[in-house]
Amino acid sequence: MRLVAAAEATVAAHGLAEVRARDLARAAGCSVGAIYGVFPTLDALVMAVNDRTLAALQEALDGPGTALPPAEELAQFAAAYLDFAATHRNRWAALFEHRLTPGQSVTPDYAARQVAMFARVAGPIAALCPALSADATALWARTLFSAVHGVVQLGLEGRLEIVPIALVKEQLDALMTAIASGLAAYG
Amino acid sequence: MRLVAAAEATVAAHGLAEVRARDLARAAGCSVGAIYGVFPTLDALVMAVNDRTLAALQEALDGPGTALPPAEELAQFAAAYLDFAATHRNRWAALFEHRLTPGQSVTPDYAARQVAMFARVAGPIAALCPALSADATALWARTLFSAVHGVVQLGLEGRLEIVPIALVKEQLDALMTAIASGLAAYG
DNA sequence: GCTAAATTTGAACAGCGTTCAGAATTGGGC
DNA sequence: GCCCAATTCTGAACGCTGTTCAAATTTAGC
Repeated sequence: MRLVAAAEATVAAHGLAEVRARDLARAAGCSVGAIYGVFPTLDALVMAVNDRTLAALQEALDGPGTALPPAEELAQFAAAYLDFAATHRNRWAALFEHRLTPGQSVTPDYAARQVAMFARVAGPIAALCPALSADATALWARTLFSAVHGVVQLGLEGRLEIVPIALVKEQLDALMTAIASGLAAYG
Repeated sequence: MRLVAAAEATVAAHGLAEVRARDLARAAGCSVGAIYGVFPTLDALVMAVNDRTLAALQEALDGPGTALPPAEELAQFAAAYLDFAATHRNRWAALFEHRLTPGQSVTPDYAARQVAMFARVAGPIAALCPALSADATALWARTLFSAVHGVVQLGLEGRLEIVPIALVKEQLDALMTAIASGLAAYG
């Protein structure tokens, strides 16, 4: 799909806000109207781009293998998330900048990948705290993922000063260590 | 400033995306051009709205007094943040939906309030872990704030299923407990 | 080779933020 | 009270956006 590739390239190079129908048509070598023969709306095209980004993110997070102490696995996970966000900043940012219209929801692919990413951190959590029920473990997985996301987001987008990436990594390591310690103490 | 009030009302009622120059002018009883005699751009008006929202958020977070065990104070802080975000969802969301143009930065007021909010959580952190240096405490404050923000954001905006607010509160309580426990263990 | 169906086109439309020549208002000197 | 300069306000107009759709073009079947 040349359109998705062109949109992805624009997002990567200049951010989501620079994606324009006429520019996309020119880059993909078709007319503006042709876009709407493939996607019902530009938002749908952006969602396709975001699907690909989420797939790449999932792959990047699956990379650091298991066979590590659970606490270190969590730290690796957080580091991998930070690294992906920093390396593909515009594409990563597009995942959250893009507000979907109130009517419709996210693609099934997107939802499945998000669930899989939550599950990715459930393993180490269960290892750290076997006393947790499956539901509680899943909830913790979501919590940990969200916390990591929050630290990376506020760290990278830095509404006031820019936080150096190395410092964000330190924050994440400290956070993962503290959570792992707290979880281990709990059960 | 009737314009800011009108914009704030629109944000609160329908979200940031529904803020329009012509509608604002009608609501404020002036012409569209008059807006640009007060603000250089609509973005600047939105920033004024966000300044007010951040002030309200700061006030809401300062509410729960001290004189609590540090771990509970952190939990209260997180609960207050969640409550504010849930109660003033659109205004709170506008704080993060609004991307400032690459050229300019945030208002001094905004920056000062954000720093003050970080400092707000530094107290309990220092109490939990006196071994930390001032810099490390400040960094932890930012980390904790960011983590809470992440949990609230992914919990409330719920790109897939909607997480009940009570569940988000549970997540935050567990997270604050774990972090407090981990911090206390550290020093 | 012809025709009907499917596809592609890009000018046109509605709505957006922003501008700016002109209308309206203000204010001070007499 | 009157006049003119200075200021303020106005809203039609501009350039941009996503989206549409009648017409042109291409495809496919016989």
